[in-house]
Amino acid sequence: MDQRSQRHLATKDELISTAWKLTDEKGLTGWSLRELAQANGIKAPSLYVYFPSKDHIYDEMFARSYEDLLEYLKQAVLPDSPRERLHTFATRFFDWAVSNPARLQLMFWRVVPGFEPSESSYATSVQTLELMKQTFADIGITDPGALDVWTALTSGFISQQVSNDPGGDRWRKQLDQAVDMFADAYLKPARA
Amino acid sequence: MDQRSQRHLATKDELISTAWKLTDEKGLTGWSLRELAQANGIKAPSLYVYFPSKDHIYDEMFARSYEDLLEYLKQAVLPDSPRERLHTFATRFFDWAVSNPARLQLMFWRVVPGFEPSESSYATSVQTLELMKQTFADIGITDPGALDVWTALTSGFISQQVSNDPGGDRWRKQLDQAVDMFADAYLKPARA
DNA sequence: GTCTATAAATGGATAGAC
DNA sequence: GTCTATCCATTTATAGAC
Repeated sequence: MDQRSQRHLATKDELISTAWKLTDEKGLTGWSLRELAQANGIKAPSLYVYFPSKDHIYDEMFARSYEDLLEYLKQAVLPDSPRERLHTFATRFFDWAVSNPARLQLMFWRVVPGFEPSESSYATSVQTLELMKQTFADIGITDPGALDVWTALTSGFISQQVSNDPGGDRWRKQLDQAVDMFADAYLKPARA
Repeated sequence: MDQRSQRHLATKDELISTAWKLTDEKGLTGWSLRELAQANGIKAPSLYVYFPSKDHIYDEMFARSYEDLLEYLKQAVLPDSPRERLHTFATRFFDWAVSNPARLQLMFWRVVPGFEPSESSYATSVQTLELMKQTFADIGITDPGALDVWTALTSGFISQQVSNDPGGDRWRKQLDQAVDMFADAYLKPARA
């Protein structure tokens, strides 16, 4: 890759990073292209060198979020015990998620009017769910219902934490106990 | 109350009702005052006879949502058995919530940029949580942590249902089992 | 209470010079 | 790649006639 392309991608990265900063401060739909440009020291029309529309910026944020999560989950060192694996998995997902609440709105809710992820971005999101499924299969949980209970439980904890105790640990403190509750109910063979 | 005031309130009701219809179709921030007015056969400026600003419309929607939930929960016929009470409470909340997904965004998430509920609206929301607390105290659950796990669990089920299987029953089907899981863990004295 | 007209601001996006 | 200038649509909200 030549220098020009590299600089181009670097600027793109900076723009996305700035977009996240603005999103943190003012919400996912609370910033304009003018603001995004200004925060990067350029003017709004210059953005169109990097993104063909605002929705394409959202799409890039969407795709990178799932890539980031996928990478983060893959890096987890999973213990041997199924129960401990659940704890590790839950904690890791929780910590990652609450570190950027607006990201959740983009990834899991339909909060931006009119925005639909592109096909390739959607594929990335599916890949992440596949990893979760596999992780569960590895510890003997293949019932799809159990997986649904798991996603509801973990995402519920996350959304309660970010919306009712932002920056705190009120739900974080209950997480281990909740994971044990789940393990007791769905990890039938292996009671500690 | 004279006829004029009655008509005034009736129109207000219609406007709020239309606002919910538009919200269902286009999202909480996806409609404009022009559209709201047009859908009611009037012009945008006439709205200001009923609401001093758009945020006041959101505030009214917010307050009425909590009033509605409070009323709905109060009407529940609660069985004697603590475990059955949990089932009733969860099911009722779930069914109420999924019937209007956007309402959840307004009530439980901070999705509308700049909108903050007024003091009186906020008070209504607190009242609802108090009822929940009391309901739990009645069946012997006074540990605040247990209540937090409960809200995370139920709200998690709801948000998964509306965002990943809208109109379906994928999480609804798992709800009873999840409530039993919770009961097993937190209703210690009363095992069925 | 409802309207027309319009203010005042902001939005995303484009044209074309440099 | 970045700019100025601008388009064009849209927004919330107000003024003032009826």
